[in-house]
Amino acid sequence: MARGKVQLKRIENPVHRQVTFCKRRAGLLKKAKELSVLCDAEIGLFIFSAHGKLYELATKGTMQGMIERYMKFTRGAQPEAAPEPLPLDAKEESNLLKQEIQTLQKSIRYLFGGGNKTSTIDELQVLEKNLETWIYHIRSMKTNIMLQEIEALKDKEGTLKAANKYLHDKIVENTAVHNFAQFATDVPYPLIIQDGSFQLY
Amino acid sequence: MARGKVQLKRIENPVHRQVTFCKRRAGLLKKAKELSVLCDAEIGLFIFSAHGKLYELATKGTMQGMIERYMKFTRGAQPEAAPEPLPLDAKEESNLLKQEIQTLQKSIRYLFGGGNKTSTIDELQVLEKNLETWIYHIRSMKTNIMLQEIEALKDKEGTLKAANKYLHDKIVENTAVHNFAQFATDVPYPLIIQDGSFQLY
DNA sequence: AGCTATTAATAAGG
DNA sequence: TCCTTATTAATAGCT
Repeated sequence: MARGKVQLKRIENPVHRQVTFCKRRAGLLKKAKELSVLCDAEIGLFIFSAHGKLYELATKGTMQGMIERYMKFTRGAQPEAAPEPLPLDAKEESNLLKQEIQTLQKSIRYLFGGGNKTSTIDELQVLEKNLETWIYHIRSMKTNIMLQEIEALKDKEGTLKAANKYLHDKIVENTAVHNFAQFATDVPYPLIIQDGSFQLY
Repeated sequence: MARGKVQLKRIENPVHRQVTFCKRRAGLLKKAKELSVLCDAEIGLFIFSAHGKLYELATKGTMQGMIERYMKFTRGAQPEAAPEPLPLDAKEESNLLKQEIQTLQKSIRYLFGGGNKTSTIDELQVLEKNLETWIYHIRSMKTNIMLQEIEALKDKEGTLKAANKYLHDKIVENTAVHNFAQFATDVPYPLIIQDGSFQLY
């Protein structure tokens, strides 16, 4: 908007970019305030500069409060069609966790809203118990996944062992013909893998 | 910016206000996008209209993600000189928990939305760690509250002991005069409470 | 929702 | 970073 049109792409000159950032940031914040006042809207705006500095504006209360309102709003309207790809086990667990989260949020909201000392301690007791339940679920989920991976690895191991045996036999066979016994027996690592078991912890 | 200057105050005419809201909202979102592109900034912007409708823009990832970044940032720079006894402590803890819940929800959303086995196990690891952190917070919160209650009870104990001693003396005094020694000595419970100490666990 | 006359924002330069 | 100025961009008031 002045002395030359501007392209809608990143300004490469760092000085130029910084100057423009200052100016436009001020402009944006001003516009946001104006919109809020003129039209009776509530606006939350935060800007992270390329170097990580934060600039913010909340036209009503604190940014915290505005974010809470935003969260509440978006939380209310989340039907979300569930995609199938995930194994059912994990999906089931996820649903359980979602449900538990709702419980936690409810508790938190209660805590936040107030409540006397007695009920606060009760709430904490419930929270603690719920968290322990979640950890239990997560751990069993983790264990299941690990067990599955172990099974898969064992399968792989079997396949590799068979392949190795085949290769080994092949070498012995060739050795018999070409007299290269040294090659097959002097390698420092056994070509046939010994049976082993996985230890989880 | 056109056919007449505008006053920086709420537009009273509802139609006019609504039209201006539409126009300026579009302008603000455009400006935000431009700033983000031109100057390599990351912007989160949400607008609640007077009637509660939400308009938003996140120039990188989701608004959820941007809010999390904002939270992390503001969490880092919070000196907060308020060692108030209970209310603030609980509030602070609640905020922390809320934040953590957002992290959890994000993880859950991820889990729910899909992801291969490997990243799922990583997510679970993070969840487990977070849950343990929460339990830690909750336990320390609980302990603090219990300690406070114990202090309060000890105070109360002192007061009661003093009162009891006063009453006991009074009775002994009356007994000397009216010869009611039996009344004062035959009650099955000691009127003067012995010193005791509270054991937490 | 379009159309302009105007005002506001701002790019370039000091 | 702040000022000035030439230009462009946004938009108020209408239709």
